[in-house]
Amino acid sequence: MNIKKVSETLGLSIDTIRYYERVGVIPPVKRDKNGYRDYQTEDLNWLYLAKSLKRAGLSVDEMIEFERLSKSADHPGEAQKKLLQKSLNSLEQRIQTLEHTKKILQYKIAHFDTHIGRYETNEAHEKLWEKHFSNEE
Amino acid sequence: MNIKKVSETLGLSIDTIRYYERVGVIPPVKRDKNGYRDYQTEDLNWLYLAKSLKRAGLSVDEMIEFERLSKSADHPGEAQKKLLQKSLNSLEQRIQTLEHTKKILQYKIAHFDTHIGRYETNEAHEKLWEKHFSNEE
DNA sequence: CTAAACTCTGGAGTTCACTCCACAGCAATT
DNA sequence: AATTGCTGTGGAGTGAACTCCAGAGTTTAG
Repeated sequence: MNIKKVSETLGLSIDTIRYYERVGVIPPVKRDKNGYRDYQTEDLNWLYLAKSLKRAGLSVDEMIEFERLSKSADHPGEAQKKLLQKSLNSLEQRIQTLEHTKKILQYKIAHFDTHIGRYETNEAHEKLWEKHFSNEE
Repeated sequence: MNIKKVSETLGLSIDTIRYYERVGVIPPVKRDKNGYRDYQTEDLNWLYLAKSLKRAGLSVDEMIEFERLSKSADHPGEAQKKLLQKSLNSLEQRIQTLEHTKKILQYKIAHFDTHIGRYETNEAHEKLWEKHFSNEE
């Protein structure tokens, strides 16, 4: 599969796909006789995983580390599995944070009167503040 | 309240707080006789809201737009409420995406054997792909 | 057979959201 | 009184993650 098709299929820009290969987020892709990239199913899996990991909040550097682990001689699977598990944990944490943020927005929408910044200081609001202060990130 | 205290209380850096005021994410803050910022409860509310909106996925530009709306003459509350509602909607969408990503990670962790990239093409995996392709962002 | 459309590379440029800096005034501490 | 520490400003610098570009080869449509 050529890069244009991959781009359309996965919703990643051509530049991003090449960039990911260049920096090592995904392994090198097979080339045809002219040096054009020819993507295999495995490459699509890598790209799809990269997209998922990115959405999960991993940085490009972390994704590179993940790819690097797949090449390490000893227990490659284990190290990666750990990294995936770690990613999963922080993803769950992120979802929790967003759920909290959702509550705050719902509260703001419910208690909104003509002027922003003038929020009543009632019990529910206090609770949100409290929760906020105990909730470092 | 001085800026240092605000920074510690809200967990935003002093530079970020000043930056938010500079670009208009929050309205101008009252100054004392020396030109030092003196934060009122309302300012803290603004900053807290900014932090929440940011977590909800709004860009700085969108937050500036939100602040600007609070100054508009006609129906300021309505326009803002709409923006908050829009933010809430896309936040919910984002949470859904993350839940989906979570499923993918869980799947990867469960079906991981020694080498990355060699995923079995079984039914569950197919489903994830399917869902992926129908799930543009 | 030409033109348009696609591919390659290395490197430069862009955007976002800060973050840092230099210099200066005011405040608190020893 | 001097040192330390906080505050201010305008503007420059940073890091992440792309994104764009020039120049050159290749493939496809008319």
